[in-house]
Amino acid sequence: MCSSSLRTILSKSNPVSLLDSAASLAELKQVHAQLLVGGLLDEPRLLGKLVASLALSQSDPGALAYAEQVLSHSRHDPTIFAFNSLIRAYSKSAMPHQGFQFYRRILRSGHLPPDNYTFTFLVRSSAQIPSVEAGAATHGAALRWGFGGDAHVQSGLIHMYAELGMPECFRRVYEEVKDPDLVSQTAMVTACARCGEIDLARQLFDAMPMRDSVAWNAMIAGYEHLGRAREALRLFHLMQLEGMKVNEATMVSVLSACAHMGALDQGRWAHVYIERNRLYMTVTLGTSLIDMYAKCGDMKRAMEVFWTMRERNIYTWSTAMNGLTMNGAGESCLELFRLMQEEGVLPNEITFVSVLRGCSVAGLVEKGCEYFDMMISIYRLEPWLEHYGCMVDLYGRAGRLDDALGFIHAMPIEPHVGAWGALLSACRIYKNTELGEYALKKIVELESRNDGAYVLLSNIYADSKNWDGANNVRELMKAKGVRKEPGCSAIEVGGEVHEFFVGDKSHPRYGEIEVMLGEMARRLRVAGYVAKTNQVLFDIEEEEKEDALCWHSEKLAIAFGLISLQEGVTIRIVKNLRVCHDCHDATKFISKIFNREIVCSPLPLESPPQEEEDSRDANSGRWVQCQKRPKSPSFLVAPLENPMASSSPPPLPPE
DNA sequence: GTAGGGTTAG
Repeated sequence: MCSSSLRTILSKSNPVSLLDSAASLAELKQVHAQLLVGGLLDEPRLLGKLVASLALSQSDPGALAYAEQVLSHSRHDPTIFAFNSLIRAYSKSAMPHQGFQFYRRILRSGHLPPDNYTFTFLVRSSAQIPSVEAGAATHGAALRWGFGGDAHVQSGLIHMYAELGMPECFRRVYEEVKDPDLVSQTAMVTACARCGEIDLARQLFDAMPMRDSVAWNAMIAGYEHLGRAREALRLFHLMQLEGMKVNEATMVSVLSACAHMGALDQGRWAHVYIERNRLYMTVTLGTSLIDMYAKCGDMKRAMEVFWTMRERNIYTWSTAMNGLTMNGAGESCLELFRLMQEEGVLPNEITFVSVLRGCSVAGLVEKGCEYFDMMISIYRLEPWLEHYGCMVDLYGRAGRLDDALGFIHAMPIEPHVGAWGALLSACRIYKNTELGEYALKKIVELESRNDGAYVLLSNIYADSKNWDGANNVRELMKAKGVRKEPGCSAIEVGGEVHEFFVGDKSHPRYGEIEVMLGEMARRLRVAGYVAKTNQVLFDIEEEEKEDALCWHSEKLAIAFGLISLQEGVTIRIVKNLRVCHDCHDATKFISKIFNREIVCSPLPLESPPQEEEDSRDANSGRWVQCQKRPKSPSFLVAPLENPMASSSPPPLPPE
């Protein structure tokens, strides 16, 4: 067939629609070949369209590189549209900086001025990197080329400066916006929230003459990111009252808020809401669901969601793996990692944090070492401080304190508080006072006001009944003005989260709670439970110690759960500090005695671990301390004994 | 023919 007749056929079949309908890289390559043979690539518009179709094709990661080749080999100068398409594609990719080489080529061409689109995409790239140098250069160039007043460029700049943590800069940009509209106002709400100015963000939000779903989502997410989960949920409620359309992004923030509060009922409600409103179950939304269930201690449901998802990305796998380790199921986490590898999903640094923690939780030291090596040599990932902390924890928990210390000394980077904290934590478990003192010294050098570290060391002294040592630590804390974070347990009842602090009598139903506490103590005694009082920090009478243990925040929350939740409903507690040994054991007993499933929900295992060491009475000066973390994998304190326990209560509306 | 604001894991 001569090329002229092919050209006729191609022109008749409309090359643009051919490009639009090509779904895969292979099909795009075919169209490319046809255009080439037909001589149609001499047409700048068609060349641009081909480059754009390839660059923005999501089907194949190689398509973008192919787009670049097409552009490089073209006999004619590409249009600005073609260049913009490449910059745009890179701005959305994992290599946003690559877009700048095309900007340089645009300038080198000498006759092709960049336009408003060019700068919009470059601004997005700078925000993605994120780089102050690139950002400032892009902003400067946009001003020089006369696009500083472009609305798209400006809102992009607001977003970019927020990413770079430069509030003065985004404020200045916003001041220069001629007529702030919905988009630039929303960008400001997000920017303020991101830089911690949440109240200012709310003022801006309240003052907006018009608000769409994106604006609402921005405000809700702003609260959520700053840990103000209750306000996020309150705003979500308001959003519904205003008849605003809720979408996937809204629900992702809502689920995140439920996860942070450990509010399983509200999380379940959100799940039902998603299904009833037929919101599209995107990978992101599914992943948020898994995270919510995992952080609320319902790992079974989390895995149900995981297995029913049609698509899973690295976030999905890492979230599930993290949930399993958080819930004490280290071996399951490693099993999931194996499946992930089988499916050809490439792990990243965050995945390996879960893998190493999984090994730590499961006590698999050698395996952990293998994974650490694998991460570097096979996956070519540079270990982060977190990974080193995990390794110290891995050795430490297994009682290999010398190896843990050796590992710290061999670290190629300066050991951080996390690494020393993991060592200190291990010293606590294995009662090594000397090494514990050394670890604390190192921690204090790095961070003089680390309350968790002081508490750990005083607990180590207490283990050996060294009251002088414990006292000294306490005096030292006083002298340095270091205050221990108080233990706080939360329980959700009737869609509302109730918080209890140590020795907290402020709850409206405290009278009933106190009665139940007495009942719990009585039945525990009858059942033969002996409180772990040998570890109590100060030398007080046995009976008093036992009494003091009753006041731990988790016990208060359990008592409240027992009086306020229907029989058969699981009692779920979320705690800020690690559950103490006595409470862990007592909870097992209580679960049996009261025939209740009790789940004490984990917080992510942190390095250094924050350990409970409660004050019975803030003024009495008598401390009751608690012991090492529960042995894995028993974070699910009680087994499912009650068949009613798995039937979920009807979903409740938030608030 | 392209564009600006909101969403996931440690």
